[in-house]
Amino acid sequence: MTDFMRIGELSERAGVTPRTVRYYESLGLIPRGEREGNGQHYYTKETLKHLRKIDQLKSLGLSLEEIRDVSIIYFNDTNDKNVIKIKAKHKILEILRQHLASTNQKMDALQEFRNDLLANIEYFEQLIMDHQK
Amino acid sequence: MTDFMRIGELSERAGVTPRTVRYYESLGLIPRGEREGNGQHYYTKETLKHLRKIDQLKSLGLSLEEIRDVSIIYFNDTNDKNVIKIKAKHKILEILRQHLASTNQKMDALQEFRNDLLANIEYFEQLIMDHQK
DNA sequence: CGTAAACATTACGTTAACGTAAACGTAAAC
DNA sequence: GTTTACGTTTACGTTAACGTAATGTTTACG
Repeated sequence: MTDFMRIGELSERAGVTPRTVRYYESLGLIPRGEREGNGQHYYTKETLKHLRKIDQLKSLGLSLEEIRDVSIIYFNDTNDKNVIKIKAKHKILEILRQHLASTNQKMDALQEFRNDLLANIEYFEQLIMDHQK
Repeated sequence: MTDFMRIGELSERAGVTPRTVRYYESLGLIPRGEREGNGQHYYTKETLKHLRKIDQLKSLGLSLEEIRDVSIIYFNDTNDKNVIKIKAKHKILEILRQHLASTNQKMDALQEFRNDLLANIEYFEQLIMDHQK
């Protein structure tokens, strides 16, 4: 198991371009791949997971900035969390709660949208059936 | 009940700017407000509903183009639908099914995200409690 | 009836999230 | 051991979804 990969493999397996990987690095969304003396950067499967999670959250309509808000959930381990100061913890909690609220709203809206889709799919299926006989 | 309003009232009640209304008109996302001889446009409550629905779908991560895809659900009445040709009906059905599939995926992802949020909110609440005693 | 507030139209500006090209070093394959 | 593919850095380009400013017209108000 070759646990290290270069940016080409990483980006391909994540379904993004190298440019996107570098862009996310520049935003601090993912850790910078370590270099080995030469100029090249090497990444692990962890980074791959991060990229996939980012893609998922993006599909939910979160901006990269919002993803950075909640990235503490996915991209910091427990050790790091203990280092966070008490004031920051309150701030984080507040942000998480805000995201929870908007997530709840989105779930409701999505449910409604899904019902609308289902109803209309049925409706158009019927229209086509009627046309065929 | 003054059923007609101008762009100022419409946009304010929809929580958008006049610019946004005109932009959506230019994309064919909402019907152009009718004019009364003079230059001004008048809108109905229907258009207000459309704007609110668009806003909701946008919050779900749909682009304006995707919203136009599914706008037949909200913005065409049954009469109009009967005018659509059979070939177009198949096309619409295909698009609706694609949106259903991605909506299902989003629901799952959203559910997962919500759980992550909840777990972390609990976790940070605990951290703060520990700190207080 | 004059004047301020609202509307219309046109056009250039802005931001997020990358794309793309250039110019150069590195690695892989033959 | 040299082509050929891959990586790095820098910088300008692009698209969606509007913002904003300018200029002229229309409406509302005292």
